[in-house]
Amino acid sequence: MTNIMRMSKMYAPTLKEDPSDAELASHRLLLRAGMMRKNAAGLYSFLPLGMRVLGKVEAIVNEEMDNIGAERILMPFVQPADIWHESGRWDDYGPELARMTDRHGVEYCLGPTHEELITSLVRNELRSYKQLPAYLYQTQVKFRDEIRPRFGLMRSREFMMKDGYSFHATQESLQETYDETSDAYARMCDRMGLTWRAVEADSGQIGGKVTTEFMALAEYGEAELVYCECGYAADAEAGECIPHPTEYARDGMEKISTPGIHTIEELAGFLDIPESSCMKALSGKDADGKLIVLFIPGDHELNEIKINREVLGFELLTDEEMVNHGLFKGSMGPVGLPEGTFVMADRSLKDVSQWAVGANEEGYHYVGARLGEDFTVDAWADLCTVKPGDACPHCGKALEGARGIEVSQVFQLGTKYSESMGATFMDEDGTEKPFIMGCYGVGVSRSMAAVVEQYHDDQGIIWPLSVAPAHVCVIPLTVGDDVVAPAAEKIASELAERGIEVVIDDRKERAGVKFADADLIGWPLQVVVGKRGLAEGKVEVKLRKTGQKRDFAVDEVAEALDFTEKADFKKEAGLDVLDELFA
RNA sequence: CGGGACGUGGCGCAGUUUGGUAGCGCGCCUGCUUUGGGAGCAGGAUGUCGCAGGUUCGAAUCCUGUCGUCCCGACCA
Repeated sequence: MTNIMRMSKMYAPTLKEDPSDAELASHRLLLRAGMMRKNAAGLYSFLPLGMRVLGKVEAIVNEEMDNIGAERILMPFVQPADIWHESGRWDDYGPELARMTDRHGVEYCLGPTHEELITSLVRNELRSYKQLPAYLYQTQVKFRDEIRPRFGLMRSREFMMKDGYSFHATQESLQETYDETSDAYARMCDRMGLTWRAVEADSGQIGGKVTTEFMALAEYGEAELVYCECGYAADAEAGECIPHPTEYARDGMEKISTPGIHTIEELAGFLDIPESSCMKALSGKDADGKLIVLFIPGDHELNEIKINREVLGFELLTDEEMVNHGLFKGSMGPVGLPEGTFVMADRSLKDVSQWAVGANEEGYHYVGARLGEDFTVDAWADLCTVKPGDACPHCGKALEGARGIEVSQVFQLGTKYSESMGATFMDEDGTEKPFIMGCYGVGVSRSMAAVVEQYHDDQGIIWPLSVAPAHVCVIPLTVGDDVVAPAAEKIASELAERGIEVVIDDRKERAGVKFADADLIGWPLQVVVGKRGLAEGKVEVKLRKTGQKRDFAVDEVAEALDFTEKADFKKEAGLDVLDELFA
């Protein structure tokens, strides 16, 4: 059991210089530390060190899944096209779904997710409510042909994902599993040491209504989120938006000349009023081509997801289409629109009785246009993308903004797949019903990148103990001698015997090289064994997290560093267990 | 898909404007010296300059095409 890793034997090619095509810390450092290599855009190999970390993350995920009663399986990466036709996603998923044809001309796709596969797997043999709920999961490679892969593991085309699927007879049962899984996901984040938020989200291409995303907070995260001190948090793309439009009150509607004014910014500057007092107009059409004009507060943006929820098949008009409808780009308003135009506005504007808007005439705007008198609105809806400063939907306080990395997500799918794919069971009352399903994903390789984003400094990575490729690196400053090398070996063995994961840097390298690599790779602890210290019976221990150093007696160092009794990696990331040693 | 940039030994780059047949740093190999924060000296190996055409006496350099990679954007009036 006393397995000691040896740097002299390890394939861990570190780089002294930053790779030219990496920008984010996680991307740069995982490459530099010899943990992974790029093979093509969005495709990476995991080298031994990276594989160890990935294995740690996966083990945490598997443990938490097993603990809530999910059972591990493995489904094929390549999936038959027919089941995707059944669900309708062969056409709906778009070019992200990589398709292929075998030698017989039969079509397949590379699995981007496995709702269809699991549903087809289970539908013939899960037949009775007595067998429910059922909960299966797997961890495997997924492929999504991203428009633009970037940031290393953060948005790669091939990636490691844990995907779980549950089948239920009742909504209550689904809710129970959904809640248990959410708790498990929270524990996973905690055990990896991540600072995270659970946020309200959109279900995107997976489908379903109820969904929560788990976001690791990160300055360079791809997702924007808003949160409140009351505990509310939401993905900015999906969160409820309550803007604060301000009124620019006039005595009545007045047409003013606004030469060359087209944008909200220009209009607000021209009138010397805030952007939130101007109404932004957007023209679009529904699936039948019917003209729809939208109004939103000038300081907000239209949310594509929300408008598509309100108006099926909504598309903004092209410049040409606008001209054909007699509309003026940059001067649109609710007064004097073409006959039959459907007018929709953000519900926050309901309380604004006078609007500053375009006059549907090049170079003119209206101020003080009166809602209900000068114009009417046909429908009100939540149309905007939420942003910091908007009101919290729970408590009304101003929302804070942050960026994050979506590491996992839980969905209540309902019967979307079971219905379209005919996956039913016999219920207690003797009738056939479609399964009520949930699905739950964890970005395993992305989580690894998220940890690096949160734990690094100028020198390299700083792994939390729970996911570190090894806990301690023993660094003999000389090798092949009679004093330092044996002493280092002995310490390494003593640590390993205590159940601590040890790597020994037994390469014939100079001290500086070993120190630099140890910092770069990010072992939580370094034990430096040199003849200078040994002469006094001491070795130096460095805590990577803080850079603190402390001398320990050679005979006592293994016992002193033994955190195995203190740290419980079933619950925590082991971030603080060693602090007292260096206090 | 639109815009921008870049492809030169294993890695990071210069050379391209003004064509003359390739250079620097790191790494690698050999030897000696060194050895507590990326060593020094000496010697050495490694490149059809992404690929394919073209112009020219002559192309890394100019032209055309093509492939790859990175960055920004993709309907925010």
